[in-house]
Amino acid sequence: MQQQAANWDDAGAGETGLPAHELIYRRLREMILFGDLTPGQAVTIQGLTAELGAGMTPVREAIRRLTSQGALEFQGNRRVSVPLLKAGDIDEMIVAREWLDPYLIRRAALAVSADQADHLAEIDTALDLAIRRGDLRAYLKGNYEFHMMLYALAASPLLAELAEGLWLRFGPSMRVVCGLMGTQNLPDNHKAAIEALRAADADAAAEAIGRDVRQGMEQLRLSLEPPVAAS
Amino acid sequence: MQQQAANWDDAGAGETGLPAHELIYRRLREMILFGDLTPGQAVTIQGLTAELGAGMTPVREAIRRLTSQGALEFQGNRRVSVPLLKAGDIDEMIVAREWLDPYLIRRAALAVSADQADHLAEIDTALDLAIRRGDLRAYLKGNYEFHMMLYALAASPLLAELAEGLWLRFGPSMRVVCGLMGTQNLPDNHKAAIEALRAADADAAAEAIGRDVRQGMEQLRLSLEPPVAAS
DNA sequence: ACCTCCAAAATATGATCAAATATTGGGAAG
DNA sequence: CTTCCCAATATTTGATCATATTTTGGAGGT
Repeated sequence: MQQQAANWDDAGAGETGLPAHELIYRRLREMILFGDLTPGQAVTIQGLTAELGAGMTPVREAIRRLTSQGALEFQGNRRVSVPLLKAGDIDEMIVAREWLDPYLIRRAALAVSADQADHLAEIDTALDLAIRRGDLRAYLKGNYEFHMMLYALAASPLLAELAEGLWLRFGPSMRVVCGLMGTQNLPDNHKAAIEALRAADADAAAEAIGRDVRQGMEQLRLSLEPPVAAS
Repeated sequence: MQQQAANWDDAGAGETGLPAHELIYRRLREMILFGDLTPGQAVTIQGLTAELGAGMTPVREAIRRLTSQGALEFQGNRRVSVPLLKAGDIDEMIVAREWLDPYLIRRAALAVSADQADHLAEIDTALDLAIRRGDLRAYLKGNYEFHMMLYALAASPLLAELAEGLWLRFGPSMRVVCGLMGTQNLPDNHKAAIEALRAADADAAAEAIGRDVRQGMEQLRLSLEPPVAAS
């Protein structure tokens, strides 16, 4: 897990002005969203301080934030780990996303500008490219970006936040699934969604995004179901 | 899997075994839920360490958790405060709760036992008493407890968590509203909900809780709308 | 009204203590 | 003589604190 390139302390190159705990948080968040951490993996404070080259207080705070969002799990005895999803968890996520995502895109459909639709299309093109390249991480990032932009367009910060929070929960598993299934036969409902947005057709947009959610989540569930088979 | 029975040895009277940051978190959470903190109020780390007699690290972690849940707000420059709700925020909460609460009580209606319904009725009775006494805090706690039990009965931990999270956001404002309006004319849809649960009538239960949500939230919104009036 | 300086508050570190897990060594049973 | 289990110990990891450093917001002077 050693990747840790730059020590950002010197030289004033990447000075962001953001506090360390915020940076650590964002970094950890990405690691979770895009599958650098695998489901079930233990997350230790001291391990992260070493790996990320930070003090323990910022790491600690980042971990607290993520646990309170369900991205990490308090494993009883003071240990923290990446949650292992059960079928029931996926079911609940499906219910939540099947309601939230269409609701949000309906609102987006009423407000979206041509420029914004173009930007969505750009993201989606990059996403297709990532699929063709077989670049899993780029695919995950692109897909995330696409949906986050949809959420943002809805101008419903609270509901968007709820929807975003769900991605943190299935991020690690999603990586595993796509790793197994490959990125080949990912149907694209994105194009249909973009067209619907361009036409300001809320129903069609909701329909397209509903399919997208259902297919993605269903794929997730199937990959977790088969704990049968062997004795 | 060593469950390691306790020698929780010596030294302590009210030892709970929970880490300080957890205790602080719960305490702060209650302060927010039941209106000990008012909307807009600044929350300082050092203020809390003094007030709660704790070190800063645990306080810090508790604050991070609460901000990531929307119970506190990161006021730009390192300051944290209790959020001031705007009308739009309330609108979103209404949308969210009008979907979540009925969904959850429908599930509860399928699973609730007679004993559990009795317990709900007990909570509701205590709640009525608090209203008659004009005990605002007891009312808020009772109402919270009632709804949390409904959420728990639904056996949908994830969705219940989302619903619970919303209470943290409107807790402080709710206190203000009830302080203004008084606790007198609070219609009770709770009794209707309990009866519907007893009859395993999901539709009626959803209807009752929908009314409850709508009335409560609407009251909230009305109290925040009137920033007009004066010229 | 603007600028300087100061106090208060937040950030971040490392040390220290406590708890939990991993390890290993001895003894009893086969 | 080997194997397995238990207990004592070692090591890893988490929790908390005291402290140093940096930033912010405002007071007071020009």
